[in-house]
Amino acid sequence: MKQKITIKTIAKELGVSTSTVSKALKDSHEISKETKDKIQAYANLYNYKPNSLALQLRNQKTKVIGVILPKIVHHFFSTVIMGIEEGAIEKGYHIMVCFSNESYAKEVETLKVLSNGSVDGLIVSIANETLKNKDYKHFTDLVSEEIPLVLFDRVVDDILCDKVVVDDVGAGYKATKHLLDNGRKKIALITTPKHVNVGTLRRQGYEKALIEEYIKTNNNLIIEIDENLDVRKQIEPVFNLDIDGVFAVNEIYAANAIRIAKEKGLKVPEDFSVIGFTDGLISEYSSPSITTIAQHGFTMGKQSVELLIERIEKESEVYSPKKIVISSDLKLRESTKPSS
Amino acid sequence: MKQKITIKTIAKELGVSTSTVSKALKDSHEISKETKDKIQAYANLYNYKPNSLALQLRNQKTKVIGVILPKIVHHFFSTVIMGIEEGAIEKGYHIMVCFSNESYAKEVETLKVLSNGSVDGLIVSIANETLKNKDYKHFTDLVSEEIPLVLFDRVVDDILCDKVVVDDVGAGYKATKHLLDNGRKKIALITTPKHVNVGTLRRQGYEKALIEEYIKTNNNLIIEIDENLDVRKQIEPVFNLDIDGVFAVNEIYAANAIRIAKEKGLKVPEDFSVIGFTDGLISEYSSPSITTIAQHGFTMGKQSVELLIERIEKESEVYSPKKIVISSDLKLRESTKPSS
DNA sequence: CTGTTAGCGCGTTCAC
DNA sequence: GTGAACGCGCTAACAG
Repeated sequence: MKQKITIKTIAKELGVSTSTVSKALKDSHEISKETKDKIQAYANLYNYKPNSLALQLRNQKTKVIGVILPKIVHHFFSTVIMGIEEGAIEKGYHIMVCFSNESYAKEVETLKVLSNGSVDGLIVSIANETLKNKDYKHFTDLVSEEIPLVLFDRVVDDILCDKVVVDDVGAGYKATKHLLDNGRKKIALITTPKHVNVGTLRRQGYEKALIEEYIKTNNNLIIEIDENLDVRKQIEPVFNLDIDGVFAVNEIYAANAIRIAKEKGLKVPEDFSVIGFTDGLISEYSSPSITTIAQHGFTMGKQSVELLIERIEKESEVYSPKKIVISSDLKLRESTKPSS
Repeated sequence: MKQKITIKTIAKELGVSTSTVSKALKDSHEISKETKDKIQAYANLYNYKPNSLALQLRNQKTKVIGVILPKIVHHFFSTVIMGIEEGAIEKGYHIMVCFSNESYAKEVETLKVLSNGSVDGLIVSIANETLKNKDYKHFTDLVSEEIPLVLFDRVVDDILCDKVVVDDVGAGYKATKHLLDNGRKKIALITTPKHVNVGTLRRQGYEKALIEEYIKTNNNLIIEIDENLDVRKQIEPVFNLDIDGVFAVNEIYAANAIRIAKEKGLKVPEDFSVIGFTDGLISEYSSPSITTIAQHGFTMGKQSVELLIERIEKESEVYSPKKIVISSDLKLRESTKPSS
């Protein structure tokens, strides 16, 4: 890389001191108009840009927010990133994005590296494997170092920090209720393994809605998908049971369910209803398009940064972790009939 | 944030000098075993982590790569990010992700901020608006500052730097040829405005394939989508013309085409063929699923970082811009019949 | 008005 | 074997 121009070179070139240059560039009133003009002209000419590293070191802040996501191919996480980025830029921050790829080891490593001072704070959604291990030491360490941390979507109570989540129980309830309103009684649930708490919460909502209708939960109708195996093959068997609807906790599962239903000759939504979660492009372009619970990823992302930045900038105050709950909405499409 | 422990505090605490500590932590042979042990033990105990900012300032390198994308909701860009991140991590780098949101002004701004020394190099896919303006000064400035830059996918010749692209002409040809092999003769092209060069290149491939079959290009069959307007409404009219197939330059356009075709009562793929571009989830889950040209976003991302890092680390060598062309593959699905 | 000094945290000479 | 001094680029406090 070409030698960058610094305050020092300007100072030497113009025969003044570095601090004069520094002040002149900030239009300080301490400096005479003519020297200011001279210095500013020179700086412009040679396209001087202050070295942000030096500033960061000096100010002890980077204006960078670290973001660690499990993966990005879920449309949901893409929208969250957009939200985070937008909120960050608005407040003069930038984001550094990393992926844990659902791996515990990589999460630990990434957390360690980013907390070396390269970021002012972190926004994280916890990796599956970590959730499974229940080992949160890397997070609690962070908290005790008092590095601002916001957890979103996949959060756990063991970590004392700010959180942004959707009302998963309520959302699961809403989804199931909608199917019940469609006249469905035998509703399968396609969800994640138990250690992924969002799945568990949505399941609670599902059960709650059933109970209200005096329907007993049938565990055979609940499929916990292992993402390491073929998703479709795991869903298929439930279609051999007597079911008339499916609630899937994400859009991939929902899309698979629709495919299978159609192959089995079931007419959606006339004979069979499907509802998904996360309002992504798959739901929109599947046919029939899929009714879903919209998770508002963009909003979650934006709220997360705003919370984080507030924490970063007002570190003086007493720390009492906040939890923001984002409400979810039913996005009605073709895979279910409107509630009667 | 809690006061971080530094080399200095360790030195003071243990009654040695900072340089002794520095050397001890690097296991230098200049230091006696016992002082090393003492210092290392202390450092571990208090969880000492070298301040990366200070290191960056000292080494004049950040080990961070800036990435600027037009947007992320396209599955293609998500996969590119994954590829970039994986390649970066492997080489000990991190990525800083920003979005231009297709806006010229934001691209300029972001480029300026990131080139302040916060990154060692940049990977960019140019914003639509910039492509339209044809104003690349912010990029050429970067080049003349000798900041390593890799452009991918949406690139222009005016900028002298490394590039990674797919063989768009070849891909357009391949796609069109496949439809012709399906027995289609009246193929509509749904593409981007002319200023988006990838669209133009794919169009060239389309025309080339037609010419080979002695079919004259009919401009009425070529739709240039303005993304600011409703996509579907712009596609619909072409279905009133006499067509038997569609080549769409991305999967959203393809999914829309399929929907419209089905609504018009056309049977896909029996009566009508559709081929898309970018192998994303929509193509996979649409019904019928969509045959596409797979763009290999992950590979593009990974090759881009690798190229960039090579450039960053061997800056001594003479600079002769490289251009890597990634070949694309036909991904056969239900929306077309196998080539006969 | 302008310059000197010191320090952010670290590593690297070069003395001792 | 250990430490003092310097520099990375910048700014704030203090002198002049």
